[in-house]
Amino acid sequence: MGYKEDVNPSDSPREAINKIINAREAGEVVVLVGDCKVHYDGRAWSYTEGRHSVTVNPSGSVVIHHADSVKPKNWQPKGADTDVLIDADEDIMIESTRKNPEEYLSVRFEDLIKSIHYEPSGESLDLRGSEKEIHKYIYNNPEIISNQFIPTDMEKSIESGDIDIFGENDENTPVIVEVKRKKAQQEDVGQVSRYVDMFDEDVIAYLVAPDITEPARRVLEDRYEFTFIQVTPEEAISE
Amino acid sequence: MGYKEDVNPSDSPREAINKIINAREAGEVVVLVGDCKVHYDGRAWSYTEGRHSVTVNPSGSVVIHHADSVKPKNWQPKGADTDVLIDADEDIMIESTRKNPEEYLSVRFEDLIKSIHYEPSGESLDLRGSEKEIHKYIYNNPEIISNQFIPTDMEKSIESGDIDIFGENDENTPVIVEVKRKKAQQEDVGQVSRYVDMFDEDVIAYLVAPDITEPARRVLEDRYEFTFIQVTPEEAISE
DNA sequence: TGTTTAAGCTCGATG
DNA sequence: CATCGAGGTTAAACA
Repeated sequence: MGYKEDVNPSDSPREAINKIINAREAGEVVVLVGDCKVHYDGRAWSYTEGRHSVTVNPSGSVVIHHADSVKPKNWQPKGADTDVLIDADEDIMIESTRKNPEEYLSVRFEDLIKSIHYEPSGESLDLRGSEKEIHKYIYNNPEIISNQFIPTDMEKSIESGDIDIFGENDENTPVIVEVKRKKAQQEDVGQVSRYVDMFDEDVIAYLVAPDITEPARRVLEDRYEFTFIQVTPEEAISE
Repeated sequence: MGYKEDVNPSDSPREAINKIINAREAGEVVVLVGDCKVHYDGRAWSYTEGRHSVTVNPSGSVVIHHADSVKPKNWQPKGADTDVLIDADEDIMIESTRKNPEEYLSVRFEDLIKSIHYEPSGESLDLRGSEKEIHKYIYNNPEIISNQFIPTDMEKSIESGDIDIFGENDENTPVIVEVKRKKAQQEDVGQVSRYVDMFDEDVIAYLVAPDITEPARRVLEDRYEFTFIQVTPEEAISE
């Protein structure tokens, strides 16, 4: 097939680096598997030894995975300046730097077991169940909040952030509604309280979520006297 | 070498699935590359088509990457119930479910180009620059905050969270210090204000970080009258 | 097991 | 560019 030849365990380091460079020059993604030492220095610092899979993309991004973890152990985003090379000891190495923030990543393979090289390609994606869909649902069905609630703004911008849904009640008191698509936490109550603090007059505040944690509920009711309203994403999408 | 044979583009679907099952039974990590359709349903929902690399770990975790992105497009964490199989149309498929939350992931390969199979192994890791190291640094060097500051507690637990460093000044006024290892944002100012709200008496509050965003600084100084103090992780680690 | 919080969060939208 | 908020956040620490 049209793919550059992969590295196999019987390859010499020189053979391996030639195959990898060929693939990189052809614009292919290179996945290297083997035992390596990984250095990272930048916003934090780390050193790791062990068997990893290392993906080097044409854009310069690098992703290093160890078994089991969904998040990469180390990485470099696209736009990084990334080279695959062979050092004086004939070890395959990856060196990658980025700026803003300035960060450095290097991988030295003591034992490069195998590689895959392949052409990347585009994709099509569809994702549903976003928070914005819930906003629309509440805006169009304000009685979920209160029969007196008259919504006027979505994503209303104030100094300390965006109020998800803003409006007033039948006595012209401002009403703030903050929406979460998952269980509300203390942090979310804090966010509402920051919005409330921005007003000099009295406001009524609602926190809308599928559920609320017990400590969050306590702070919300006892300290701030906001109201929690249960709305699940499923209800909102079914509209 | 001792690794189960990889899939190559000339393999029939039957040959491919046999190689993959052999590797899985031997406890190896399987990395599949090809054109596939990915369905996900759970806390959210997504559908994706295109060329991806799909890693299936012995623990059941699955990680699906598309070129350039550091974050996986889809995934399943360890402990998921994951099978690699061949369907009636002789397409290689991955099916994976997890509970709590209940989530479903499937991958159907229209064109499985290649695979790598390899034995995972342990690793050793060292990471520095954590927030806790900065806490210790400030606790042991309180003059960074103020010459009047006398720290008494680290991670002092109050109703709405943990105060990073707590103490008092020379007039017995309580002092709260919140530490961030990166640029402080409005959210962080809000966190400090929540802590301050928990006290009935007057308190002095400090936000310690390497830097602060402009909106956060404005809210912090104008609205709350807290004090920002610049401390970088580098200073703290150098101790 | 559930909750809380940090993270090199990443990523996309927006001014 | 920086900032901000969402995320299937993930993952680890702790109750």
